Formats: sequence, structure tokens, C-alpha cells
Amino acid sequence: MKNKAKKYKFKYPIAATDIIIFTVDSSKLKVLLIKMKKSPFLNHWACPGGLVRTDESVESSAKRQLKEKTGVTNVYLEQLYTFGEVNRDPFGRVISVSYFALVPSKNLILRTTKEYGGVEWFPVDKLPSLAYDHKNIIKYALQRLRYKLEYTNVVWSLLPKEFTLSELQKVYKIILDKKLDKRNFRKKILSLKILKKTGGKKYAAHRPAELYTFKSHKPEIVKII
Amino acid sequence: MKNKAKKYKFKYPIAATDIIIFTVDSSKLKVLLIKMKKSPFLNHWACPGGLVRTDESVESSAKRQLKEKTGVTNVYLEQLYTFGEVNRDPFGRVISVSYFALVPSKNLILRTTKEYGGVEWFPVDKLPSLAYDHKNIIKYALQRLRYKLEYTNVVWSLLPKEFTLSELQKVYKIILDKKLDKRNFRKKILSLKILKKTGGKKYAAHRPAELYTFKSHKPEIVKII
DNA sequence: CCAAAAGTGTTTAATCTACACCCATGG
DNA sequence: CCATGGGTGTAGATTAAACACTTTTGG
Repeated sequence: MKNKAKKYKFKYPIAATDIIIFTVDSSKLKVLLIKMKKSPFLNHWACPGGLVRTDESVESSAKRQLKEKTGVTNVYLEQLYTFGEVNRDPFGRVISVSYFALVPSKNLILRTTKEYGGVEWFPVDKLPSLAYDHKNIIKYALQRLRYKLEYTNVVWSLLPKEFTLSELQKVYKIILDKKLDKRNFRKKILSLKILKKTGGKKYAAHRPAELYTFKSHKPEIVKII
Repeated sequence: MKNKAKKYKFKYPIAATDIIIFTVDSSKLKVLLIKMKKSPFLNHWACPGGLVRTDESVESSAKRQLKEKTGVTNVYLEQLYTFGEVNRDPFGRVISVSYFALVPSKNLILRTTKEYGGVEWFPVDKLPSLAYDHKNIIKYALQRLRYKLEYTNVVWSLLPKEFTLSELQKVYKIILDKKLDKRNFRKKILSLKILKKTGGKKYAAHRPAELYTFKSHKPEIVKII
């Protein structure tokens, strides 16, 4: 009965946020996870998250979690889905409003707290044992991410301010996991008029590449692929 | 202080569901609303909804609300968005997980309870004064509905089992609010192989129309328009 | 026989797909 | 001078858009 009392500590379900944070790094799509120290999820990993307070909106809560748990601020953040199965959380009746975040790979300043056993990036195709229903949530987030890349301009949130067309194409290749024809990709992306040349070039042991930026960093619906 | 005590009756925000129920009837897209009897929303209208209990999932809660408030069961129901602003509900700190439902126009068996002042269908272009942030929620639901009609087969949930191609086209015309070429529409919808002829015909004061049904009543991604 | 909606094809424009070679640089 | 990735165009296939007349029934 003690257990049950604990389980139903609150008269109504309480709300939490969980954030699926993606980046592209070393030719891999990665997700940020934290290591848990509490049974029954000892040494399992979870997406950062926590309870929503009464004095903050759900979105503010997600931003706060993101900052507190990872030090990440000012990134693309979008509500994903609300998971509300009765037994999804063994610690209590918690409804999870999930968000997904996209960060450029250089913003990888990770912060850890003693509450958790660590913070790490994992390639999405090599995930460790996950706590709660987070395996499902990540799967769902991945679908949404692929969709977003094909139908909106949010890929800007995964790239540095200036980038080459090949770098842009590579992000698409990694996330969509399919080959794209270089000429067709360039023709298409340039025809959309969402990029502009910076005038700069990236030098390397081959012909220098033009650098581009996104004209706008606001989410827009654009059919890209 | 009494007020404040009431407002913060719960240590954490509590969760509710709100359901935006659409139908097409008399050449209008309509939404089901219930009339409120409590100040500050006396005589305002709201989408049906209510608190999520600890022993039910969020989706079950939405289905329960739908049944209790309107008598409607067995309809298309999809999670829409979770609205979590701090001051969206003057009665307390409530997070609303919204759903949208699509019902065929003949399932209009409305039920009302003494808790509310009435239940009615309103055309989306002639909405009454709405409680809470429900005007926004309906606007959001409408966007989603239009998207769903263009990119999935869920239009089946707004139609009777058997229908003519003209009836199908009319639903698209009403919801998307744009003219569609009859020949192109038929060519396209038939090429998708999602319909089959029933063999029956609908008779009227003109040439009889072939009746069709959807092969599948499961949501699928299909580019229709 | 008349009114009303059902049903049906073709032509043109736009978009998508496949595909191969030369260029500019660093080392 | 060579290895490496950057940069470019065209032809054929597919898909989308515009458009008008004949058919079948009820009344």
C-alpha cells in the first residue's frame, strides 16, 4: 500500500516535458541522453526532461529543462506529441509533453549535474538501453525530423551560420539516409531562393566552395526534397 | 487569498483534454460546441473536454469526454496539440491536450447534460463567443484538417459508407474552400486506387451516379490534392 | 422534352530524374 | 602534377493544369 500511496501521490496526473535533442556530428545523426541513477532505470539512459511547474508554460518548462540539463539555449524547439499512457512512468502518473530540438554540432557544450550519471550524444542507430517509453518517443521524433527536413527550411538549425552546398546536402543524406543527386539537389535548393551567397569561400585541398547562409531563420513550409 | 488558494489548489498543473469535433453538413464545415453556465464564460461556447483521471490514458480521456458530452463514439480521433500557457484557464492551472475528431454528418445524435446550457453545431465561419483559448485551438485544428485532407485518406471519416465522387469532391471544396476541376479530381482520386465501386447507384433527377467506398478505413499518407 | 448533375480525353506546361565531365585548390 | 571535392546542363519521363461536350435520369 505504501507503494500505491506513492504512485497516486497526486489526485490528478501531473505533466512533464521530455526533449529529444538532435544534432549531426561526424557524419552521424545523434541524440542527447542522460544517464539515470534511480532504480528501476539504473544505468538506463533517458531524454532530458522534468516536471512542469505551475508558474511556467509548458514550452518554457521545456526550455528550462534544456538549459538546466544540457546548457543548451537558443535552439530550434518544436512540440512533438503528448504521451499519456497510464503506466508509462513507474514513478507516478505522469503525462509527457515531448519536444524536439535541433542544434548545430558546434554548440555541444554539455553540462552535467550530480542528479544524473552523465550526459552523452548517441548515434540514433546505436542507442543504449532507454528508460520509460523513450525508445518510442525517439522513433516518433525521428519520423518528424525527416518529414520536417523534406517539407520545411528548418535544416538551418542543424548547420553553422555559413555552410557549403555540399555540407547542406550531407545533412540531408545523413538524416534521410538516401543518396541525392548533386546537380539536382543544387538546382532545387537554389531555385527555392531561400539561400544567399555570403561571398566567402571555404578553402581546402581542392577547388574552394562557395559559402551560403539561409536568408531567413524562421520556420517556413517549403517542399525541398 | 481565497481566490489564489483556489487557483493553486494543486501543486502542479493538471491535464485536461479538449476535443474539436468537425463535420460537414448542409454544405458547411461545422464544429460542435457546448454552452457554458459558469462565469467568467457565462453563455460563451467551448469545445467539449474535461480533466484527465489518473486511471485513464489521455486518449481514453478524450474518448470518454466525446462520449459523455456528445454521445459520439467510434470516430476518427487524432491528437492535435498541447496548449500549456499559464493563464489560459481562469479556473486553475490546466494544460489542455487537444484532439480533433471527424464525424460523418448523419451521426449527429447530440446529448446534453444539465451541466451545460446546450450542445450545437456551428459553421466554422460563424463561430459564437468562445471560452478559454478555444478560438485559437479551432483555428489550429482547421489548419490541420486542411492539411490532412490534402495528404491523407482520412476524408473517409466525414462521409457515409457509400458516396458518389461528386459528394467526395464537394467535401474537399467545402473544407479547402477552393474550386476543383471535376475531370482532374476524378482522374487523380481514381488513380490512387483507394476507392472501389460498390456496384450500387444513387438515383436522382439526372443521370445516376456510381457509388464508391474506401477500400481501407485506416489512416494512410496519400497525396490527394 | 427539359433541367440537372454524371461522366469522360486531350493538349500544354511544369517538374522530376538520370547522367559525366571540367575546375580550382593544397600538398 | 596529382588527388580531391566543387561546380555545371540537357534530354526524357512523369505529373499537373486547363478546358467542353454527351449521357442518363426524374419530373
